Amino acid sequence: MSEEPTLDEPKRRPTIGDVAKAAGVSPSTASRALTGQGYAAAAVKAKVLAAADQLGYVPDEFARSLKRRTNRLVGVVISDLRNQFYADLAAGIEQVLGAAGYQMVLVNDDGDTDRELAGVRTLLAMRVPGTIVTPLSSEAGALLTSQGVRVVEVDRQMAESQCDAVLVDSEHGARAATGHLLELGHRRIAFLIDELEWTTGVGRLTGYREALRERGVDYDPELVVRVGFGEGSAATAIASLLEVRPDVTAVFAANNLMAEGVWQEMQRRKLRVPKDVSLVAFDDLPWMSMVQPAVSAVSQPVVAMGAKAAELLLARLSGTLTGDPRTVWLEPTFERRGSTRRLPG
Amino acid sequence: MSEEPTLDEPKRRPTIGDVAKAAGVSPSTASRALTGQGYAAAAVKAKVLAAADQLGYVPDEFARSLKRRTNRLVGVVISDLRNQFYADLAAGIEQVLGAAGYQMVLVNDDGDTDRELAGVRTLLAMRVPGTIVTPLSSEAGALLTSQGVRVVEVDRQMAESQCDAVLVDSEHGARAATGHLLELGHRRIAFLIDELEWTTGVGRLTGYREALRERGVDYDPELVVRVGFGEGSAATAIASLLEVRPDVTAVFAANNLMAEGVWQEMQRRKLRVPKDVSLVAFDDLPWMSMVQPAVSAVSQPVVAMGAKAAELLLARLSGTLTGDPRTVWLEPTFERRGSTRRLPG
DNA sequence: CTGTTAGCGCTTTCAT
DNA sequence: ATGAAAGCGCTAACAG
Repeated sequence: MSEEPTLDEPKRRPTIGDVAKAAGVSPSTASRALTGQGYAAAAVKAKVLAAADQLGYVPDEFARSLKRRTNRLVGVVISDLRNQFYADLAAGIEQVLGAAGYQMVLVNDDGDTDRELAGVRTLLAMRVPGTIVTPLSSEAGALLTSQGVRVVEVDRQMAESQCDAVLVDSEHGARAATGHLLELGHRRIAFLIDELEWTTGVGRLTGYREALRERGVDYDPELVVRVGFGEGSAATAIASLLEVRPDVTAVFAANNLMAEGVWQEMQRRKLRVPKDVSLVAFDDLPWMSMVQPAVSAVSQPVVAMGAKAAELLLARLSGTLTGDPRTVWLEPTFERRGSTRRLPG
Repeated sequence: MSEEPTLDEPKRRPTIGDVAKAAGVSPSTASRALTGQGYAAAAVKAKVLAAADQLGYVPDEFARSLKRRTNRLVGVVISDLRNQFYADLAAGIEQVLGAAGYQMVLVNDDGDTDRELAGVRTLLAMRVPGTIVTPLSSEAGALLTSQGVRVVEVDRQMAESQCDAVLVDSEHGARAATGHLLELGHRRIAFLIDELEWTTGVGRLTGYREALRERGVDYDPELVVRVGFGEGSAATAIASLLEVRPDVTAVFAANNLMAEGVWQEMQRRKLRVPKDVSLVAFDDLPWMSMVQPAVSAVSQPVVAMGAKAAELLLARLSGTLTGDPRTVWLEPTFERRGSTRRLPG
């Protein structure tokens, strides 16, 4: 019979006791040598390290966390990794966390509050000292803070939550985009929005309305279309709106998913952008500058937002930052591209 | 003084002992009631559950894992969340894992073997029973298996690794794409590849060469361009190649990143696709069907690949699947779109 | 059906 | 500078 380990046999991993024995010292000395905490003679330390290396010893983080009553895990709750927005956010977070020796634990909530709560429960069970969340409900954050877990909200903020947050100035971005359309002479601008429960939705709508008000253009509620979350919802929504309101000359899609839907629908209907209808998006994605014409969009510093959130959290965890909750605002920039044109006449 | 918890005070979380006390039973009984393992009178169970709920008790996974000597964590090692390919992969994995009550622990290696090893060490420390990796080196996988951790490789396979794998038939996909170009009359087809160390790179190149051979077209090594990993590398590479070899009529970019680079460079040089040069990509992304003309591409079932890998791993962990390593092959499909045209004459 | 006991692997006083 | 002992929170034997 071969000595090759088969795929099916389990394996007892070396403990600090094994290392200690191999080095001829006590477990406590081995611990001190390994962690660098406390005294350990240089010679002993070397011997322990060698033994550990030889045995392929990797300390059990669970046992360590149990003893130390803390760990270097950070929970991250997002909605959908397949949406590049969230993926970029996670990437930004991971980058900062990793550099600080923290490990990210990603939880997907799929936009579902039940799953969000379940995810939070998982993180609680893992005793993460801190979390970064794109909140769906206020319960999740409340539960976390009630258990003493640090929370930083990113992208959007739940009204009740008394925690740090890193946000993009949606209102400003939406006002810039809408203002741009208005300056080009557009007056009937459709606004597609998928939610009005979060600060993002509200902020974007507010920015839209403010731009109208600034230019003395009447707000027409019929032009504000509430879009569902499913794939194709935006396409359907814009299709029906154009049916009823063929006088619409421009569309403002309040996120990248809806922008994609609208863009697809335009292609399908052989509507020319920007000749037949102008288009602007909130949240810039690579494809928007690759299509013809490129889509004008409000660009958010997504990776930076994630990074900033991680920094804030780390500062809280280390005690560098104390006191009242901080809200960090990041400014989006409006990228004018080819999808908008001046209305003739 | 207010009783509101401030942001800065720590918090002692309730233990199973607290729950037991509140319910007037012993910790072991509380444990049995909570986990459902072992006997517990209905009335007692209810009382314990109520107490736990009331205290907001969440079992400590670390303590539990320490005792049970196993846990429901799965480590996932990928290169770059910002690349939609990896994000989709992670999403597919997460979906299956989550449904089975497992938690994914994501580790980013940024394409760096040192970081890969560090990540593996982290996973080892977390005592994950299984991992899913897009391998960079064979050491990482070897270390994992040597410690008795189950490994499933996705996307690519390290030669030495004796572990399960879920792969896409690169060779077949590349042959289809190249064959398509050949049938359109192209003879001088540039092939852009970023690595030849992995099965993906080798497979794609092999497919390219096989297609040439099948049609009796000579293989011209000069047309195979080794591209760096950095942003813009592909653009530079194709630019220099076209300088030397203006006779190239088609380009095959072996992944989505390089396809994007080439596409950008075409725009910059005002080269018409497919009039001046035809383009095909390996790994289909949404933007490829949105640009004009849409890019013909070999489409990989990325999410399914992640899901399948997770299923395989779960089967191993549960003991449903035993015995020799399995390799699951997934078939890519070639999507013909507008970026290729028949060569006149 | 329930409580007592022991111990998972580690770190940390506290003596020495 | 080192070791012995205790204990983090939990569960699994084992008695009862």
